[in-house]
Amino acid sequence: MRLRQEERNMSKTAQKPQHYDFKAIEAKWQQHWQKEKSYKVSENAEQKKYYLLEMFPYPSGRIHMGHVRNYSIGDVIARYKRMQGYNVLHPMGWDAFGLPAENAALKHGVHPAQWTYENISYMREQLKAMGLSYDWDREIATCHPEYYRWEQQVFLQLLEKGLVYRKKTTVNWCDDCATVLAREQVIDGCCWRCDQQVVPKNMYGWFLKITDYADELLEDLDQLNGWPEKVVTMQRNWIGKSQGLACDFPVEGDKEKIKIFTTRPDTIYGVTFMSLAVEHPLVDTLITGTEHEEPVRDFIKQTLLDKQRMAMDQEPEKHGVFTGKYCINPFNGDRVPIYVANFVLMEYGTGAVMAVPAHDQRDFEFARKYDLPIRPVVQPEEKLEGEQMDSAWEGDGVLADSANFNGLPSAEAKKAIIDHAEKKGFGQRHITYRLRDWGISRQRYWGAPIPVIHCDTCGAVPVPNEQLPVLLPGSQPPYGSSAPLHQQEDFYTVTCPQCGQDAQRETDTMDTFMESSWYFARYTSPRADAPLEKEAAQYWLAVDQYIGGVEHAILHLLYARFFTKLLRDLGYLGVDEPFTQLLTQGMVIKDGAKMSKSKGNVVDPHDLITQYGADTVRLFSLFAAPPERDLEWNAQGVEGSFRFLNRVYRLILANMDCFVASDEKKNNAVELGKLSQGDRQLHRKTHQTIQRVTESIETNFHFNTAISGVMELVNQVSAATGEGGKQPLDQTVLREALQTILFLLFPMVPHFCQELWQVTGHKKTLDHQQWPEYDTEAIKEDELTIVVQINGKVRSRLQVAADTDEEEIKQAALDDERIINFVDNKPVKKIIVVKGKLVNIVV
RNA sequence: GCCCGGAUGGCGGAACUGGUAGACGCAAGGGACUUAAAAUCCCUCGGUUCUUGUAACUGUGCGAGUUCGAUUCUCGCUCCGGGCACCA
Repeated sequence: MRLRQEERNMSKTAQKPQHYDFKAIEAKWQQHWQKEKSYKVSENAEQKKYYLLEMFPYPSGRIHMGHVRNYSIGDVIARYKRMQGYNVLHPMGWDAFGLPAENAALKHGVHPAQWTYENISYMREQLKAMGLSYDWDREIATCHPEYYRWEQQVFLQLLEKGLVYRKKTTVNWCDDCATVLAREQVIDGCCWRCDQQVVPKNMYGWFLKITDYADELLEDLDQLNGWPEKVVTMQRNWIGKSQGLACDFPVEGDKEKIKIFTTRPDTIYGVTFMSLAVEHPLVDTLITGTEHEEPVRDFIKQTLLDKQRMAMDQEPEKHGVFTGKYCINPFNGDRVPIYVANFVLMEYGTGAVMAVPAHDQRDFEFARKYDLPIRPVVQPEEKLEGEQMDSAWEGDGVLADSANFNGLPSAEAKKAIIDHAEKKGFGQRHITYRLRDWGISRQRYWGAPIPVIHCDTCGAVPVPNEQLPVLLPGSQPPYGSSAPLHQQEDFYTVTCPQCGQDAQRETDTMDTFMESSWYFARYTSPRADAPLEKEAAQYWLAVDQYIGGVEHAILHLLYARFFTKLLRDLGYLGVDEPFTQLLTQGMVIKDGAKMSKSKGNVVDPHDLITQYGADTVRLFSLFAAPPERDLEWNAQGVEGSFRFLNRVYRLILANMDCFVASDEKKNNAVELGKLSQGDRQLHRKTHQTIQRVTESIETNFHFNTAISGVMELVNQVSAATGEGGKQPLDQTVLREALQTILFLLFPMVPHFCQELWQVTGHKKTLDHQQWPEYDTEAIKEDELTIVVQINGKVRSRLQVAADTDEEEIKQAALDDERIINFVDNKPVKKIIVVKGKLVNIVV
């Protein structure tokens, strides 16, 4: 392989170039686009807008294949929509806060800012080298004070509205990153970033009340028809709404009550014990000073240890211990023994579960283990007997042994039982979510400072607006400037804005997901002297098409939806949902595995662009697979795409005459009736290709089939103009075909097509051309192939004129020599004729 | 365990609403051009069988079913990928 390349390079210098000069062409047009600011846009009420956005990158140093794919897909859509006359907003920027910058600072002694901005400059050039049609005037970097100061302002507004609060809780702590993680950032018990095991830790932190929006976030999922079902489902499950009964079980001989939540109030007469989480606050008072104290404490200690040690993917065996106390089932007055159990979660519901072993599998296992009664109260068709059951019945049924509720079906019983509890005052209708409030405090340096000052007398005081932004220290990199903020005395030593006494600045920074939660809105007015300019936001939002990896299905996309609603309620924007249409693209893989340094299978886009040019790389990444699927990188396939472009290049140059010979204005003034057979065929293929490409893009962005369509057209033009010596083609038809090829390919390989467009004598750029439309008359075939089947098997094919009627086709099929042979005088039972397609003869 | 996807030639992938399976590309083989190579162009290319044909049979993960006809619809499996997971 290597040898072959060297050989080619040698011969290249010796003889005339064997490929088009992509280097010169791409540089030329990139400069042109930059100089002309070809893709700069502004609000224009006259024109329909289209906001296209790809997820912005983290400036890690260089772009990778995932970026190439993501941005190639986006650019095709942007350019396509532009040709259709839309005012297209297509911005780019940098998700620039984050841990790698801090690590680099420690390792190389550069300030994170310097490291980040250098990476940005380099990667910006790489993106430009791909010929992506961004409005670079709108570029933003989230680490820039002009970005994060507005985030700080929004934070303070949310604080004022009571949507931000501080609390001490058990947080997920990653030792390696030395920071707190949100629940969503913990994957299988490990840090999403470094894979280190997460440990619980008690500390203060700032939280955003996303749970206040849980219902809306859930309900508005129904609006998201343009999102993959999969992502919607993932979000729905993540929010995890359940409805049921919240109910108090008084502790026997005590004034304490145990609060429980259940989605199955219909089973409440089947309660035979109560399970508490080991962390439940009541446990202490229940056991202190009793004979059960010691065993229970031992159990709790052991369970907490196990929890930490246990691999998260394994379900530990159910254990528990009796507390010696009883509570009372308020419905029937039963004495219910209280246990502490290892499978009850403090984080969900109330940390206490009414146990109904007959109708809950976990309770069932627990009951069998500790010999507790099993009392079925919801009877399916086949009657259950407690002693004989070998698993819980979790389905619906009819109530039994449930006092006044006997005979009611589950669904009705649920309502009736809740009503009863509400009337009697020991319980009420209740909704619980799996979703937790979003902890946004990070103990990091390279993030947006949380704009709060802690004062001994005034408490947590917001930084006054006129003092924003709270800047990160060390815009020049002095020694040690990359240390977290709590190690930087001159940063945190301040006076209280309210009372003027000595106070301390908050040293936590915000989770970087904060920045990516609203950047799409900031793009609409990136230099505004406010978080957003309302008119601009009004005009451009929502994002019409958003493109990115499915790995952000929960984290980023949920937070962005949440922020949209926050900004709406603060009066900045007028939409409920940020992204109308979502495309989640697959990964780029090599040899069946994700590209990674450790696997040594990384392909660097930079090398490829140097070797083949950006257009080839773009073309291949669009051609090799439909966008939503994983893309297997194949070096030989890239070669194939390169060959194709060269073929088109030669084809156009070889047929330059038709551009001169035919009048541009008369372009499509082709009279179908007057065309020769060959001209008619090419004309038809041209229009069929327009239809195919347009529909591929419109329905599902399947550029792979769009490209193969154009390839077919190229093949047909080659065959018609080649040395095969076909009759000379009508110059207008030929010109139309070649022009169509350039139009259809332009969004995918823009430099290439633009160059040829100019070479063939056009002054206006392709950016300003209309996307072609197909002529419904021209695409009609005048001859069709009809398949003739006998008992569903293809036995012959007929060529017939398109307007042949069914009777004639049927007769022709029966008269066909091969068919006569096959039918062999057997009685014909039935003949099915499908118009324009086939005849099936059943014998 | 539960919920989503997916499985088609040597490979990436096509196939509208149930109607010609394998478009397009890659790889492979053969040929033309060339002193030679590169580049380019042409031909062949799912499998099996033979009587080498406009041939027969077979073939879309496996097994049933519906239908004149199933890659496509239904049911039951297998494998692969992704998500969630003691959620009361």
